[in-house]
Amino acid sequence: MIRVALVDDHPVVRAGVRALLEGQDDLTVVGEASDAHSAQQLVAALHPDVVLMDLNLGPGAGGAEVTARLRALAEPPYVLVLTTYDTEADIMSAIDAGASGYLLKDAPPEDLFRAIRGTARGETVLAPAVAARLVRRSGPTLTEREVEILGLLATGRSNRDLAKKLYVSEATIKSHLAHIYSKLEVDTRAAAVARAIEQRIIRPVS
Amino acid sequence: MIRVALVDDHPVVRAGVRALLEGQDDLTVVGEASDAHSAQQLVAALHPDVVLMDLNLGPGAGGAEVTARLRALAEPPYVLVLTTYDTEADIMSAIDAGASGYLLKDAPPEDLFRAIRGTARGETVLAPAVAARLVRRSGPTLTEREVEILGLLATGRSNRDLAKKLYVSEATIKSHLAHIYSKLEVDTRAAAVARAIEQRIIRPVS
DNA sequence: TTCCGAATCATCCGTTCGGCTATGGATTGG
DNA sequence: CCAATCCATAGCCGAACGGATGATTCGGAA
Repeated sequence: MIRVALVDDHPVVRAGVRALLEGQDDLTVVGEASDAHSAQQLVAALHPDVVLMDLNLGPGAGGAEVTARLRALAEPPYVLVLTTYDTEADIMSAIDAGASGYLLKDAPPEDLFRAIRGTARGETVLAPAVAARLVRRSGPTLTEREVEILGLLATGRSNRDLAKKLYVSEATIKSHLAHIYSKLEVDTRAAAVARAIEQRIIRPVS
Repeated sequence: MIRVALVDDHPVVRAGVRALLEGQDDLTVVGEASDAHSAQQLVAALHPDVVLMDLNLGPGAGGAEVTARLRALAEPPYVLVLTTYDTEADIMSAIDAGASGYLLKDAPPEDLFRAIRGTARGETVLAPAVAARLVRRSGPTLTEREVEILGLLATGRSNRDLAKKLYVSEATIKSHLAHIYSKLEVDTRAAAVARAIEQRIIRPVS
């Protein structure tokens, strides 16, 4: 019997996963949490085999940090990320925080079951859409600094503002922008922002 | 007994709502649909009292159109929109497509139950967050054209491109932009895009 | 150790943008 | 019918932007 814990701030989703898992006789939900803090208590108390983790836990700590902390426990559970909309950075940070898999919430139930069982066996499971995104990222890879600048770009700041904010000269900003443009194959800041959002490099909402 | 139909493309959400409603003895789920087409067949066949409608039905027809078509039936069901992320335009179009209410998916189950019961009685139910957004929209109201231009702005096009695309002169574009800037209280196109996305005037993903 | 990428800074130059001000036609609603 | 609103257009001007090019420093990989 695979013991599963749910961490998600949407009651509807929790109820849905629970209902779906109840139909599988080798899977059982041993507990639910809706925020970062109670998630840790839950796991420490119940030692589930697999934690289904949403990355958007509303305000407060993100799912990636929680994942890292859970994986740092004495008997760490496998963590399977189950989410909807996330940036590339989110995915990567979740994975190298120790997540064993990444599923999208619109996945059919069978995929979910398969993923949980695979995760419980220690396998790494990625949703096809996610895997594809990680693979096709073969081409342009933005540096950390460039992503940072993109994020600020999306707030509509001018080059001068960016320079002040990052304590560098305007020339440096323009240099970074030129690199960003060439990597994203655009030639204006607005287009860069749009591309970055579309490709999940940055998130739209602050 | 209030007969409810679910329209949502996420199996997890459907299962969740179904599980939650099963705990209420005056509510019953009579059917589910995951796309626009089957939603109409479902409603025509089962005549539910209330339809819980997601607005993001993946590719294809949006929930607003489906709502309009359901409301145009002989014995139209009440439609309660249950969704997560939507633009102002989405909300408005859903409402004047005949939706009786608008709930966010992270609402606690009790709110969901209350909303369904109220809707079944013909009441109009708005999530506090939604209502607030509609109310505080007292200040700047963008015209249709302005929203259209904002949408194109978010694709990173230049004024000249916009002019060509809309078959107007560049002067006209600049005029619209000036109006947009003043209404959104920004002074660059990138900032306008960011604001528009943040305020749910346009959606980030194409 | 050599080489490369990232980050920083710089200058020049043409293009675009944004602010300002103003006008006219069309539609809608008191 | 007249006011209001939306849409469209125009010119001017300074500021900001984007392209091209090149240089330096620093750290890690080969």
